[in-house]
Amino acid sequence: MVDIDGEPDRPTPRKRADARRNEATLLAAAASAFVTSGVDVPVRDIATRAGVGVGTIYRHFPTRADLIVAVYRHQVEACAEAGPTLLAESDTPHAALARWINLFVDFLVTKHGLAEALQSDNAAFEALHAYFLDRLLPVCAHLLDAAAAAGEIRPGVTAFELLRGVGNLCIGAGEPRYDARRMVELLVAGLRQHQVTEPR
Amino acid sequence: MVDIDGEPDRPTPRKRADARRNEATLLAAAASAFVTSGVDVPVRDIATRAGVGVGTIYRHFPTRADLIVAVYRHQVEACAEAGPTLLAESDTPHAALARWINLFVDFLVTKHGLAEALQSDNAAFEALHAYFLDRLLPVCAHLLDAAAAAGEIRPGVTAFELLRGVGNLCIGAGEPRYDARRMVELLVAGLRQHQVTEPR
DNA sequence: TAGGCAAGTGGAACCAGGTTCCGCTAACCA
DNA sequence: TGGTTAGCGGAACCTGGTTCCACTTGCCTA
Repeated sequence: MVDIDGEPDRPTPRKRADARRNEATLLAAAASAFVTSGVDVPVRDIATRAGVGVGTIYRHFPTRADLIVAVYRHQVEACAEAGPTLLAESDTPHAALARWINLFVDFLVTKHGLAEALQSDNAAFEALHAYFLDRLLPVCAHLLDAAAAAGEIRPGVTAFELLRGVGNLCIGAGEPRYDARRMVELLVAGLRQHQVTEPR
Repeated sequence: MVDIDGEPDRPTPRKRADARRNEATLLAAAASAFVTSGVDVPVRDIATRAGVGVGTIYRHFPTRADLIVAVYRHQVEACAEAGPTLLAESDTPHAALARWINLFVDFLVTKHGLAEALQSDNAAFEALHAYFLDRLLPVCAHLLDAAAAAGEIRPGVTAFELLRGVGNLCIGAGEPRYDARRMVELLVAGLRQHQVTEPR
């Protein structure tokens, strides 16, 4: 494996001090802007909040997706890491899957506009989509495989499909008449094999 | 019931001939543009196709939603009218509901970008959302009530929620790895009561 | 400690798409 | 046939994303 950026090592720590400071400021500004105005908040607003020019944002985060990923990386990682843990702790793989999906849903519904952005076909969000898939797809696939192996779920549903479906259902959470969690619950229930055909 | 626009009656047919012609041209141009470029196609493109100025579009269809509604009105009406028919023809209310939802899904997945527009929180699509709800919510509610009365589905799911959930799941149909129909199937399956608690 | 220089910055300028506005055109009526 | 005015076209404006480059400043070396 090749290191991407050189670790905190001898040969010059790379970025200038002010640049590092700005990056941190920007992350904080973006995070707070996302909370109040959603992930679609205009770039200029974030720049203003951070007290920098728009050029500075683009230098650090060439696309909006990069900024979103940077802001939410920790939480995505935590979700990814929870997968194996849940599988070990839960009574059945299907239960683990259901609990894991709950984590995912919690994450999405609390980030105003994130679910929308994730499914948007806008090219600006390409990298966001890719990152989520990269990180969460294997986890989801693992849980799904385990449940399938246990004969608990109907076959033929892919991890991609499930993630995407769940993501889709989270769009519009916030609307009072729409309970995204309940819809996801229905989806996960539908995933379950109705009658066990052959315990073998 | 009050007529919306005055039928083809005596007292002045209202609009000028060229205006009526333009409206028809615009509808045709928009329909074809929607097919090739999705419902998000730039207003200017539609105007060019129709050979009119953008002002003319706004005169006839003040918001994009008005245009979309006008283009798809027939199909939405057909879907709405199919509800009662299906209920009468199907073996069980749940079967009718499933078939009706299939119609709805067929409609959405064949209209590139429509599902996205429907769920968008963009104010421009307010009227679109409202129209769909207006027309389809009562139909869905009727089917849902019938299924609930037959004890076939789990209680507590509202028609609004179901419509919205199904609409959401249709976002991104077109993506080869995502089968919206299958996801909706799962959702509808999850809606089904697993074991009938009390036949009563 | 000063000087040089490239990394980094700010924000004006540009682009795209939606929306408004108004002078002109041409249907329709008397 | 001429007057009135609905309706038209499209330039202009607005918002928000993106690029670019002259200027600033941190850092390194002499």
